[in-house]
Amino acid sequence: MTFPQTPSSHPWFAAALLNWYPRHRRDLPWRHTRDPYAIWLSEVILQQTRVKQGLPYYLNFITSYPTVHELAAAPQDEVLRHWQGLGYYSRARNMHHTAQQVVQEFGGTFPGSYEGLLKLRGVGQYTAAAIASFAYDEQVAVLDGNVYRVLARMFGLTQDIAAPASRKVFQQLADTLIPAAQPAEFNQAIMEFGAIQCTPVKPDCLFCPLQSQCYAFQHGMVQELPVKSKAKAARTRYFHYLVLRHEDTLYMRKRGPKDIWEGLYDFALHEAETAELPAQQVVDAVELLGGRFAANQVEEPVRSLRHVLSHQKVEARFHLVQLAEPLPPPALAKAGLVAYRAAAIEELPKPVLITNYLSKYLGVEA
DNA sequence: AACACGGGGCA
DNA sequence: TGCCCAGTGTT
Repeated sequence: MTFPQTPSSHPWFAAALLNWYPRHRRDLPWRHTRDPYAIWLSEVILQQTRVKQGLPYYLNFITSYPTVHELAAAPQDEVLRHWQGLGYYSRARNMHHTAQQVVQEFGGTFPGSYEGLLKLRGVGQYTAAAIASFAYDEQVAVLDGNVYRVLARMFGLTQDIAAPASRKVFQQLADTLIPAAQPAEFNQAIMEFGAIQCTPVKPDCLFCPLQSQCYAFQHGMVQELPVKSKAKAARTRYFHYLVLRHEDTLYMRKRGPKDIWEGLYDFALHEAETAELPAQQVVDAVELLGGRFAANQVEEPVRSLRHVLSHQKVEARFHLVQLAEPLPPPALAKAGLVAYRAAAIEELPKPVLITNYLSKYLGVEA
């Protein structure tokens, strides 16, 4: 295989993109502002997230928290609740932390440069470059999945984009391509080009203005580029939820660190090696919590839901138990459980798995 | 360098 | 149903 030489500069590339962009760009709300807060908000939401999915979340956040001050002052549960369903919840926790830092340390003003932005929690190289260019016109090239794909195809780069070591090759190329005159427009353009024209699957090469310059198209390698190693297979986990109900209340628990869904609420959980759990174990667990059954047994049928994440498959069973009386407070405290009425449960931030169970089987919405 | 961390779009 | 997407922080 032949490799193209690493270019020192390709002025035609920026020129072509900057010609394409204004005629194809989507009208998105964060493209009407230079406010670093709004841009930061949109970029954090858009990390690992498609515009169509992130847009309603952005509108909700910017309305609920018009400035960094409102976001900083909000309770964490409320922020996570707004984030519910968007996934990668560390983004929301880090965003909240950063809002408080910006208010407390910088008086509500975001750092004014790429290097300063990079120090914020949840702001890495991509997001710092995006904010610095969009808000401050700093000449720093963004490198996101779209940029990787566009550059790999256009310039025939065969490095594995999943390998961290490949980053510098792409970054160096992007750095040579970004024009001093319009860095923000260029960054927007190359990402939008990747999202609309040079898409991951079935790129629109037929009507591509860069077709004649594209290494992949000219060499019949569009399907092969970018090169990307496969992620390892997801493991399966078996969750046995103890859904303890007393009249109108359910007992729920805020999830802790070092696992999925940190900061979100679910039920008392026993993780097992198998999908099945002997009914007696459920009874034992209830009695260990000092619970007294109202009905004589776990409600049948035991409901099951499957939930797929990037690196895990969760097979969850929900063992619903009606209690004759509230659980004793000491046992509650020890198990980290808190009683919530249905109306309060709706307001808690919850994983989609739990939301699905509540709405499907207990008639609790949201 | 490898891994963990969600959820939705699409064929 | 199975494949695709790909920033940041932690280990």
